[in-house]
Amino acid sequence: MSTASSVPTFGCTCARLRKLTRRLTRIYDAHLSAQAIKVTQYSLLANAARGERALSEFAAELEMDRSTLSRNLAPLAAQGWVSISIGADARSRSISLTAAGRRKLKAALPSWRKAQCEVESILGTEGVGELHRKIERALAALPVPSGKRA
Amino acid sequence: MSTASSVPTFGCTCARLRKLTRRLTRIYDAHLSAQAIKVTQYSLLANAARGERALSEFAAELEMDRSTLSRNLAPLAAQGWVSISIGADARSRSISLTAAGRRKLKAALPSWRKAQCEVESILGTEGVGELHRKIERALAALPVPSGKRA
DNA sequence: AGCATATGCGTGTAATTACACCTATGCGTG
DNA sequence: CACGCATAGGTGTAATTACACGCATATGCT
Repeated sequence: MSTASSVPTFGCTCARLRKLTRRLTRIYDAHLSAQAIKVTQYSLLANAARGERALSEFAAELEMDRSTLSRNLAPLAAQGWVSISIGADARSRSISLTAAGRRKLKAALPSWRKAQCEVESILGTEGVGELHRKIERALAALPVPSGKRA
Repeated sequence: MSTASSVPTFGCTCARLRKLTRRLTRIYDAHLSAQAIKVTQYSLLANAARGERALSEFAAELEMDRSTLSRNLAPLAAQGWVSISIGADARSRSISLTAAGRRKLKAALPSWRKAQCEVESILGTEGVGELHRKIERALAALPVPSGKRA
């Protein structure tokens, strides 16, 4: 039935998740340190590679605060990997991956691959698959940050 | 068979996990904002309530860098919720929850409970249970930060 | 006792994260 | 066209996170 009672059945889901995130992030970052970038940055590059978009759209897809994304993109822009230009609407910023960014992404792929494979080998392909399914299911059910802040 | 191949079967597990963490954290933080604290701080208080310990032990349990924990405890100490005293070994810091900290933890419990119940009601008790199992399994299998940095 | 090493923390630095608030720009209506 | 509101970002502030390095203390060996 999985009826929601007024008393929690489990410990803090958020705390457990954060702990796992810390561990995973350390693994990926360790591998990516060979390329002097972090998983978060690798993800940003990989996402930027999906096409030029306004900052807001980009942030919405990642479900990240615009200011967060703006700040996280800054070091990547400083390295010349992404370009932040003024869009048609003079208020908006258009984010795109530069040629150097594409090269960097390509160069970092093997390191990311190693990290991902390490995780898959430790947890097993099955284990990772189930974890992904749980994550996707949760993402599909949980309320999105609503896009707009009232 | 779940054999680990040299090519990843899935997308970036870390990125997906981080996204879910962002969403969950927002939900908990929204509820806990009534108490002017964040989930991370609530977790710290709850963990501190388990007994007085040296900073290192505390950090090891949370698998958090000592410097991270040190900095995260600072605002809690500033509020008088935790005490950071010098241990038997003059180099070590002994962390303990103060009486005010216990009161704060008690006062914040209902807010945390609401957040946890909201998550359980959205994902279903079953769903959260399965998610927890996957998380615990992953935590059990993945390498711990080794405690010591060589 | 004295010195080398090991251990426990703090600081510097930097990125990740988000909220509240401000600025600039765009748009619609009178 | 001008006023008012809505929208896109940026800034201030603050917490979370971790690594490298440095300082102080403890410990072990001679």
